[in-house]
Amino acid sequence: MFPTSDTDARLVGKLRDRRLRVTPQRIVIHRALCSQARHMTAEQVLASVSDVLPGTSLPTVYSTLELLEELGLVRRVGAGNGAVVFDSRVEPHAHTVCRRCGAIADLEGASAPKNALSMAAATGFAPDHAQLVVWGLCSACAPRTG
Amino acid sequence: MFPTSDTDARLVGKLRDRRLRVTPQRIVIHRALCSQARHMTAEQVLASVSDVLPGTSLPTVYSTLELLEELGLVRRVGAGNGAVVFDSRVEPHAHTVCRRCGAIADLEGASAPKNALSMAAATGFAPDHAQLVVWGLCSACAPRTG
DNA sequence: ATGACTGCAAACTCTTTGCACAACA
DNA sequence: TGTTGTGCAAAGAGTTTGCAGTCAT
Repeated sequence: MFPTSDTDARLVGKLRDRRLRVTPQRIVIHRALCSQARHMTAEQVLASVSDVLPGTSLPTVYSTLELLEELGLVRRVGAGNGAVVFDSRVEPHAHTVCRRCGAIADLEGASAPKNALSMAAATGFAPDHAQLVVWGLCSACAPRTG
Repeated sequence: MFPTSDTDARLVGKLRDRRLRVTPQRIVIHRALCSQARHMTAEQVLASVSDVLPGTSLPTVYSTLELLEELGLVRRVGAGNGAVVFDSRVEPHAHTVCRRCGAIADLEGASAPKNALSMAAATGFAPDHAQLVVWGLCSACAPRTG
């Protein structure tokens, strides 16, 4: 399989560096995360991948997501309510999570996460990532609630 | 059972306001969260409570924690790795989470979470809580890793 | 050719649910 | 005394593990 985009090339490069195999599943799962609306659950990744690669299994999705996280191509985001999604935007940033519909969106302009890294470092902690989550009601859900 | 401290009085007051019953389990679980090292898992709460009230069950712990959260006396904190802890400090604040030992600590001085609330509000989102998590290695674990 | 990766099925953990007994108000 | 809350046991969801066959290198 040839890389058909920068996205693929980045993954293939990282896999080759580590002497790991370039499999269709890895390519397709990575594409799904980069091209679709990000913030996908494992189930959503499977559904998206299954269109292209029927027969792909959930354990493979999980193990591939874990691998992609190790390669620094994906981040695991805990929404706090137990829901876990995977995000191909890897730099520290902020999310809003709707308590009613569960929607997860990026919150732009919050410099907080990056600042927090240096604050944490000042306490003797060795930070490698930070994430800010804001809970509440999204603009679609807020009007219909008391 | 009489309130023996401000902590108890606050819980009892909130329960009475809602016409809910004041039970030993609720008192003891609330005390555990307020007096012990905070950031306890449900299992840790049960262990702590069992010393005082043997026979207390895990389902009761969960349902009580859910109630305390509704009453605004406790916050559920998702560490992102799947671990969930409960925190009796309820205002928005930041945590550090050690990837090696799992230790969770407060990160003081990060004004980020509060700022994020107003940023989110500006986008049409109706925020009610924010939480910042910094992952990395704590000062105890950092030295022994490459 | 050979060793890593995938798919299937089952196990595992954590949390929630249903029902009968106990206890708060 | 009448409900509400608790405890027990079992169910449920999501994720992980083990093993045999397949496929990338």
